[in-house]
Amino acid sequence: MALFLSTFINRIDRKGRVSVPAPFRAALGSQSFQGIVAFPSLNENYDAIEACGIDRMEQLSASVDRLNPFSDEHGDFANTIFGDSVQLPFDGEGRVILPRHLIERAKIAEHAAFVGRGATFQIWQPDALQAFQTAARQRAQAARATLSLEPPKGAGDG
Amino acid sequence: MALFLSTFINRIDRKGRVSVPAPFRAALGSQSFQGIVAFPSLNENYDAIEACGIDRMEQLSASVDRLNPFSDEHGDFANTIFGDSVQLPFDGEGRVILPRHLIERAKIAEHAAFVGRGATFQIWQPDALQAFQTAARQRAQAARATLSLEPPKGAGDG
DNA sequence: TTGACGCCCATTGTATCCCATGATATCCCA
DNA sequence: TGGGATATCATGGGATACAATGGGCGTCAA
Repeated sequence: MALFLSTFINRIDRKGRVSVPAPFRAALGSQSFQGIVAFPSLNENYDAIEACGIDRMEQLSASVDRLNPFSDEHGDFANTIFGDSVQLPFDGEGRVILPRHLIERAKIAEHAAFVGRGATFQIWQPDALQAFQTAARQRAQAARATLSLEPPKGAGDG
Repeated sequence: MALFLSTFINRIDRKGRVSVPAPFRAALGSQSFQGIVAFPSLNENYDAIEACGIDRMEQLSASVDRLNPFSDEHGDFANTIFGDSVQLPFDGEGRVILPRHLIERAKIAEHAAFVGRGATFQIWQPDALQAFQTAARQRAQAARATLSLEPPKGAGDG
């Protein structure tokens, strides 16, 4: 599974292209689809773009498929997750074109900030990201005492 | 298995032809039948057209077959799903002709919206789709906390 | 005969490919 | 360990291919 770490700020050129950070491309490895999948965040507190590789979407599809395919629950999730997502292929230089509706929703202009989140990553308007990170850090500090990390699994599984 | 992502709005010409989005055609790959299968949605809350590749119908057939072949349930599913579905072959440019009864049921006029739903996709009248997507997104957000999607399997599969 | 459908070709806008450049980071060797 | 050579990365722009769309025409069937 891919592991996305760190934050990168890249420029969007006038054709709408942005370089996906090289470490992120490396993390995606040689998946069936060479590119990323992007969709608006389900979190109502901010308007970032969520992104991951195609293999994650395939897992998600398999999971959703296990619900009754004709149920409302299935429908809502299928439409929201898959209908609002886009496949963005890499060009030869590892760039993608972010579609207009995602750009506008995230209020992105000249620069885009790529934030690693482990198995996925997000794309933000850089100032909005900084503000969010500051607030998130404060909340994390306040909650520090109450947090408990999951104990490590048996040493074998890697 | 095919993976249908994103939403595309295409025009219906006066011969009744619509382009199936190129990514969807790619997702269908080289199946035994070059085209799509369409049938009216079973959901009573809206009037979209459900669609998929022929292999999905074969899978569905196998699923339905596992029900008692002489039960009412089997009969109802078989009649509804398979009886009301149509095979729509691609023309040389990847277009299909949506039959009149499906068009009318979905209230489609000039434009048709193709929404990916993972293993399947739907065809909507664009405004109706937008309204539904907004509502579905709100329901999905509300259910987000309570929903337990299958967590991704370990690193082994990929 | 007439309408519908399949097959073919033309057009247009967009995005993809390909090459070039500068800056930074990495490597190699003394 | 320091400094120059080299590779990698982000970025920019022109040429090209492809997707969506529109229309013509022949064939088949009612």
